[in-house]
Amino acid sequence: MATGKKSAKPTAVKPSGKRDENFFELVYQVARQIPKGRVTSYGAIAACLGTKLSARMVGWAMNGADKTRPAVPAHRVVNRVGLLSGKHHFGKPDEMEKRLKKEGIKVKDDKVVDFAKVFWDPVKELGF
DNA sequence: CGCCTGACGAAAC
DNA sequence: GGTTTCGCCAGGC
Repeated sequence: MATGKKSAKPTAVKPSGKRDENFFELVYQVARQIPKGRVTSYGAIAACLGTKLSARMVGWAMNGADKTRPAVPAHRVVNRVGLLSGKHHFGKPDEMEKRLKKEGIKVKDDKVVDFAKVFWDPVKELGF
């Protein structure tokens, strides 16, 4: 690392700017731990990061989730009621539901069926 | 530099 | 019991 340059810039919300995305990275990392067929909530991730006071930022971090490599399964992240709040941000709302169904998660009326059953708590699973 | 917005959450009304 | 508002934090304009 002579130059020590980190070109890891998803250019999500910042096309041109230096952003460590420290907060965002944490969100991505936790979100990547979500096993297939499982879902979690923004607040759960936020609580895991310690930013439970601002679950909003978690969702925001997802803004560059699909731009992050490896891509973060943002489709497995829903709001606290199991509603596919971020489906409108996938470019196509059908994609999120389709993916969840494909992974074995039943989605009805834009919300996860048996959300409590497929709910994956990062704080609990990761032992936070 | 200040105001607004934003993929949440929980409480207040 | 549904709707509205505040709170939180950070970034965009």
